[in-house]
Amino acid sequence: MEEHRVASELGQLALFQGFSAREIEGMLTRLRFIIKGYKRGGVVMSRGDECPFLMILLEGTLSGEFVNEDGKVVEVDRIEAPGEVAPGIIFASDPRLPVDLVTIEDVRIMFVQKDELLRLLVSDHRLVLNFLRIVSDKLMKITSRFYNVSMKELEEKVMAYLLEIRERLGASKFELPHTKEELAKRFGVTRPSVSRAFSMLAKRGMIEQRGKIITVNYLRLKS
Amino acid sequence: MEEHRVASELGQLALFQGFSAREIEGMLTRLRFIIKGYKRGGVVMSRGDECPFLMILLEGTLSGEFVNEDGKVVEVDRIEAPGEVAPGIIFASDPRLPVDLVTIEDVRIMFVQKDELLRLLVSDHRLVLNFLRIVSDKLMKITSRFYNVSMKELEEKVMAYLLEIRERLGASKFELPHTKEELAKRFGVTRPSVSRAFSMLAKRGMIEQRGKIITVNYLRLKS
DNA sequence: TGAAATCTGTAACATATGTTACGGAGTGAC
DNA sequence: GTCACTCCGTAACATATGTTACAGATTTCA
Repeated sequence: MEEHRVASELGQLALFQGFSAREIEGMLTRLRFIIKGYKRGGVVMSRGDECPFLMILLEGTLSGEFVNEDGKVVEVDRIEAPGEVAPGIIFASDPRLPVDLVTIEDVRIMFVQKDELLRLLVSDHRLVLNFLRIVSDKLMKITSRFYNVSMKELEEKVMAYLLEIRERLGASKFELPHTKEELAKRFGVTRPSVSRAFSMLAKRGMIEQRGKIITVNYLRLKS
Repeated sequence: MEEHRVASELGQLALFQGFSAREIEGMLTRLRFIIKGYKRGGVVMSRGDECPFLMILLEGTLSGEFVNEDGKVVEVDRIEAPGEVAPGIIFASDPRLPVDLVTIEDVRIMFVQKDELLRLLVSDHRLVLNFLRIVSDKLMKITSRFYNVSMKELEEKVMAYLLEIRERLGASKFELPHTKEELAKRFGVTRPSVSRAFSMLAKRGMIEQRGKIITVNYLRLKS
């Protein structure tokens, strides 16, 4: 049963937080949706596209990116399955995608039309509040990205990034989980600039580089 | 009657779109809130402050700003009365203000605690949907600001700004509604850089400056 | 009107990042 | 092994913006 498999993938979804597997399966049975797959390295939708539906990422990783005519790229958001994609668009007054949606890995995406979603949401107050929280959290996350991209110097961004990894792994020595090219995208700068930033940090003794292996010496950022 | 006066100020509020003045007044009678005033040029709340309430701007103008230790400033959002302030925070998982809230003019702000707001929202489905739309629109607006701040060169920002004014006023010759200092904030650059950008645009014939009077010659931006 | 406060244009210089180019290192396919 | 491909470090130079400073213009208000 397709619903059954999808239901098990959706247990972790923020939208269904507080619901039992049985409840989720029941809701999915009554919900109309379609599922599409996309290969890695492609564009699912582009900035400006109408988006009168909710997308739920079932599998894989998506990136929401700004791209301009000069080829400059800034990664605004990264979504890993399972997760709601662009939840803030469907109920906006002008529901157009504000970013390009790019596949980082092969993905499967579930599409739910707005009226279907609405029918689902009003059927249970908890769903509306969950959805409200999802949109709110997305707003907070984007605002935080905005701060990091626009208020920090490149070396600060790199350092903050490295400290976050150290925090998550609980180790000061680790392998870089992204290539420098990916980092350039994330920070909205060019690849040589990222290299330079790493070199400068190393020269000042705040980190050590040996290939992809990084050792973080610095203790804490001022902010 | 205080409710009466407040109700008339709130008729234009997006939260109450679709409601009659009588309905709004009825809801306010049952709603607990307080109202505070702040003088122009001060800080209402700072980035990081807990914010377990909704603020409704009754009068005046607020600016939501990023400010860092070096004194760099970027205006993220500007709210004019009547309007909801920071609607995306109250239902977020970590409800802290992501910006400094600065008064541009004297303001009056209405504070509604989260549980009160919740009580109000669940009393009428239209209110929840309105609120969902408000948060979604805010997300779209902030994302758009993000794009403008991070993806455009300064001269493009200035030109886009001037074209928007021309569009709104329907006239190619107009008085600048902001000082260059305000524009510097909005664009996240320094004041001399804004001056320079205007000079460059003038030198290239795209605009003419005579004091605060600007004439826009350029027809359209590439994007 | 005059004085104070604010805003503005500009210049000289400093700095951060972009651009381009190149050779080398790693990695997987065959 | 070697070929193709991707990733990386680095250098020389270009460009955009920041910094500081100052004098002139404009606005506000007494």
